[in-house]
Amino acid sequence: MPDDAPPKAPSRIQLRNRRRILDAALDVFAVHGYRGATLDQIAAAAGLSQPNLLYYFAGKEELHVTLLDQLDPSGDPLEEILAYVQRKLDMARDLPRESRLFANEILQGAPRMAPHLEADLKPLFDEKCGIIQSWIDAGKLAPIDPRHLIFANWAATQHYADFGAQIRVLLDTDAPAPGADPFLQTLFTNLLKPAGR
Amino acid sequence: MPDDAPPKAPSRIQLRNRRRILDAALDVFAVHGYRGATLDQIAAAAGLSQPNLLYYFAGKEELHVTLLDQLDPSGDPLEEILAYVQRKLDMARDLPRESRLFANEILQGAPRMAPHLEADLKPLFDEKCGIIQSWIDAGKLAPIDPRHLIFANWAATQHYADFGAQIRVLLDTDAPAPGADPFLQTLFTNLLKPAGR
DNA sequence: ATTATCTATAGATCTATAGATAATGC
DNA sequence: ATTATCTATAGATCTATAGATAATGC
Repeated sequence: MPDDAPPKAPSRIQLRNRRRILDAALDVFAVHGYRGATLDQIAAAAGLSQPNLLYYFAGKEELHVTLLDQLDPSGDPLEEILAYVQRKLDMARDLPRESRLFANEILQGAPRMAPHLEADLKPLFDEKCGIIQSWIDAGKLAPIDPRHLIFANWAATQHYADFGAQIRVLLDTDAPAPGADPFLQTLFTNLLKPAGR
Repeated sequence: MPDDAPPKAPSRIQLRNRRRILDAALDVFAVHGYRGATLDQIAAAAGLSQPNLLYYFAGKEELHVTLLDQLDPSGDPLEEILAYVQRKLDMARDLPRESRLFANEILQGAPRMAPHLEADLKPLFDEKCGIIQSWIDAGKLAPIDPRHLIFANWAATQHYADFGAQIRVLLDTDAPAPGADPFLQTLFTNLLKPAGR
């Protein structure tokens, strides 16, 4: 049994093109998801023809798997991976599909909703910021950036909806992720205490 | 100028089928995104043939727009909409594409990563929970569920990466979302204080 | 009569392969 | 010689339309 085919080292071009392709694929998959991404898009972004791309990777599936494998949770920079998750709360628990639809839209850069956001959400956001700031000025609240407080609140709400799949694995349950209400109450209650006491 | 075509009330079948179709579309778009979803999938989920679906909606685009319009941020249950967002931090700020790729995978129910999560991430998660619990037992930390503390941390990290598009609109800036480090430091510092003081 | 559904299919797009041609490295 | 790229295209899938047929509501 000869150990035929000593695994030749990849050429410089191999290395460069594979890297370029993976980089382009990351761009495209990240925006459009697996099924929405096309090999043409990826090849163009990598500066190659589509058949030439397939000279380096056997197919779309292999490209995607290669990228996901690089996100190995047991990999070296642990925090790099542990940082990949989110939430759900009241409404998010009851409307997970709406939450995901929205998340998908935002992941794509909000191509259709940006005007909507600007026109409708922005004023509400600014108003809320003002209210929170007035609480801070009155000493009722620790002095933190109101904008990021709101983002943190939203994030907490969204997380459990969008990342239900991951949370169910981590909590060892088939049931929908339990509401995190008690936790979040504690979280924001603590946060609301002025720094002094 | 006769006001021709008095807008006849939609039939019972119209109402039922349009509702079914939108419900099915919500399912499919939420999982696969706009480009990844197919009219066949949606029609099948709605219990109709694909051409019949197109009898009720002019095309894929119209279906999607109809759903997004229902997410009107100026709509009635304000919280229902305000709850639709998330975050970014250190690594997420520097690796937004990886973050989105992961988010897309999780949004689809982690079809390829679930085993990975179970085998690699779960043990780390359990270990971290144990450490946090020991802090609580030692009175160094407010008594909150360690699992949800970790989720909140992850959510904070992820949010700014995945929802950059929305955050940029709300913060009125073209630059990438500014790191929320100062805010999150305050957040978790406050959280770490035992309830007593 | 009007509304709803079906069959059939055109045309576009997408993945993947075959086979020829060009570039590179001994 | 080996490696890399190109042209051409088969076959699958997907959106959308045309036109016939069936079901429904006066």
